[in-house]
Amino acid sequence: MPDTPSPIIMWFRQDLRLADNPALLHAANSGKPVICLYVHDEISPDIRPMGAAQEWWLHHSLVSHRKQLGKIGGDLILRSGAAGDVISEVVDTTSADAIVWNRRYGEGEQAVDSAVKKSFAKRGYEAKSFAALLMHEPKLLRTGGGDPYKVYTPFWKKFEQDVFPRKPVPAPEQLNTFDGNIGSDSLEDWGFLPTTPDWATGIAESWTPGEAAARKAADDFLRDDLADYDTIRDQPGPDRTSRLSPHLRFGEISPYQLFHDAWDGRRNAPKSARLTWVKELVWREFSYHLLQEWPDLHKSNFKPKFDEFPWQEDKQALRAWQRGQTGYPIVDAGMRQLWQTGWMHNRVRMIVASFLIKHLLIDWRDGEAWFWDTLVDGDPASNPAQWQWVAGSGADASPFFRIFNPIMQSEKFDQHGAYIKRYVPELKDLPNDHLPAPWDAPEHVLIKAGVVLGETYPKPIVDHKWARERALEALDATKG
DNA sequence: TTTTGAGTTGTTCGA
DNA sequence: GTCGAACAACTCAAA
Repeated sequence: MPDTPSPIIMWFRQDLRLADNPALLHAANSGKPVICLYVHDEISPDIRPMGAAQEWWLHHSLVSHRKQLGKIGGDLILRSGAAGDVISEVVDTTSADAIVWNRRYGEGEQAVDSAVKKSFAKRGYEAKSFAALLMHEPKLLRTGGGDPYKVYTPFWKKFEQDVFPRKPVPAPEQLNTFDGNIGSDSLEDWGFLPTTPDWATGIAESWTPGEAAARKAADDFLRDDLADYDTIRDQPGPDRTSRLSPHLRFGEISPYQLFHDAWDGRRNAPKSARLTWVKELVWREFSYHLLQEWPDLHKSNFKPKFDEFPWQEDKQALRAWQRGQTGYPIVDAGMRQLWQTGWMHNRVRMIVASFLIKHLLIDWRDGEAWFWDTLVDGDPASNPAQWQWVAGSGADASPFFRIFNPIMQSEKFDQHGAYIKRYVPELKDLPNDHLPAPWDAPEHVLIKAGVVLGETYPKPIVDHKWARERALEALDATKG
């Protein structure tokens, strides 16, 4: 009687896809029965619990992923607990003697992974990891002096020079699934979906999680929007950004796929547009590079001088910002888009972040935490890196005197008011030229538009000029 | 070691 | 309306 080979565990994490999944391909080609496993681990130390919007996405992404796996004969086992313990238990009950995964780069996550690797090595089992989340391996790109980069441009130059993203690998055609009995948690029991109130209806209308939807979103973007990406991506009204961030966040599509699809696959698009797009992908790499070197990126100022910054405790103002009730239409539109759809256009992210930090003097960590909880694309690296960039406390940060003027930004990037009208409907009858600053509109114009400031729409919670001067003064604390 | 040039996304002011 | 300079000084990365 021939021996049945021991199974191999394919441990899914931020790579919920079949295509360009080198760990999965390795498992599929190993000749062993494959156990596809996802572990929900918020117990191991230094792992940041996901925000609510991310949980919503993850729920649907897992449903979709299980379905995709089913098409090639696979299944998806769900478990929760400390990942190290869960895996040893699966090993004990199935006699698995190998495990594969695609690498991840958080502090706690890496500690878990290396512990698993060690315990496998101790038993003489195979534990193999692959690069798939990032196009570069953090800690490899270093300055001439051997230090990690703190400035994007030299990082980019080094990346361009040293990194040649491999071609995507194909999806396995068939999985030889382990047919022993392994218990799986019920996804519903993980409680990732809101019940009362169900705040996710707007999110569900805006997004389709899963690999197939990610592929379609990428194809649509590359076909329709890449060619003038470098000029039009800044306008939140037409919103012709890629909108791929949540798909990338959960690994429903890989940066390798996106890089090659754009760079080789869309040669007809102008080089400048393709380059801008690739540079955005490399910003993501840069953020992970920072996270790897400074694991408490979301907790500590990258520039320690900002520890002296006189942040204001202002619960009421924070709440007005979160709810989209600041009285600055472009800010409120952004915050409401976030709340309703789980996502915000990047230009507007900068405007609302600058407003919270510089107009309200509220700690960037409060803004980062709100984004983390409400964004479907909340990314452990990009989110804190960008918040610190706006605050001026971060790597390669915006200079302190760069304070966004929400009125001017609105005029410049939402010229026809399409974005504001979409998310701040109580102003929809105002003439376009009064949308950026309704408080400056003549009384009869407001009346005609049915706007009563302080009643149908808030008066501005701070005066721009005054707030700007206050911020510049406060920033003196970070000097010297 | 020292020097040099540069640094994602802006705003304001005065000519 | 449009243009250029000033905004302040610092840190980074490479020569």
